[in-house]
Amino acid sequence: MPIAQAKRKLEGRDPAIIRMDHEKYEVISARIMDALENMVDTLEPTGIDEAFFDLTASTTGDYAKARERVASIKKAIFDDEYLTSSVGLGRSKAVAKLGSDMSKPNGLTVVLPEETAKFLAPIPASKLYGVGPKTSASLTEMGISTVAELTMAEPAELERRFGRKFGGYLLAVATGMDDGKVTKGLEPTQFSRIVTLKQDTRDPKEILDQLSGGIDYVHEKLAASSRSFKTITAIGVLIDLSTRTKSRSLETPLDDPTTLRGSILSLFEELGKSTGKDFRRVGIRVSGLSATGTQGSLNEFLRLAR
DNA sequence: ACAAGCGACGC
DNA sequence: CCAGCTTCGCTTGT
Repeated sequence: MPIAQAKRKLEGRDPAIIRMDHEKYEVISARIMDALENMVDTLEPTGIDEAFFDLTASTTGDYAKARERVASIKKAIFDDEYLTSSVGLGRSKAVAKLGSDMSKPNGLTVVLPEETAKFLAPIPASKLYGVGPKTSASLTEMGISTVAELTMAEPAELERRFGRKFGGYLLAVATGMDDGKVTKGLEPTQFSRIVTLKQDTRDPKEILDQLSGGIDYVHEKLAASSRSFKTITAIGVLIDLSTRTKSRSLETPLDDPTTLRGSILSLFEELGKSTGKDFRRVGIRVSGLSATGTQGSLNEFLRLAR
């Protein structure tokens, strides 16, 4: 069972990533995302102007068909919104991503499955999806700079340095065998706002004052999406840019701004004490979001039931 | 299973 | 390029 499924994944999927060359304009982006949803099998937005999508089923894994489909998608976006897009088509998310990077602006790069190894070999490992500055530095220490070199690394050493999961991912992604599926986009799970203080401080009153607009913003986001939060977090960024947080979970989700202000004030009192240093930037985050409507009627029900 | 805290990555 | 925002994973503790 795992084998059959893995094989299907390995041979069958053509995720592609699309990137619009003109950013901004959330509204336009949302409109395009909506349109895209009807043109692909699965759409996974990964940012305001990017999304992975899968065409495996509707093209029966045929890359020629997939290329035509992508071309028509690019044309639709251009016709509707006068925006160009850059797309990579390949056998894994990471390959598709690299292809789209390479194709911009307004391009389409197709990496056939049998070309994958040759395509990946000379690329710097630092360009791989999921490999950032920290991982790059570690790889450099190991004498690894290209993807080809990464494929030849000792699996045991990768696992030792990066852990079983991420080490395994690195090896997989280097061979184009990363098998992360394209999944449907999810609802947001948190909202946050961070501001830079006029002067470094740990004084809760001063922080609340300067963060006030941020609290309003978060509350507006909650209201706009009819959501309540279960957890509220005070975020403090120190001068060295390290982050300290203090969070509190409620028994019942709330969305009321007064609670928000009161909680954030006491959280910053605690955070300032435990940290013992001034903050350069401060923020608020709400998470554990749930639909306010549903929760409200549940509360109503419980109240009436009594 | 959930809560809390931290860090890395990507956009 | 940076700042700000989001998501995810790891770790520890209950």
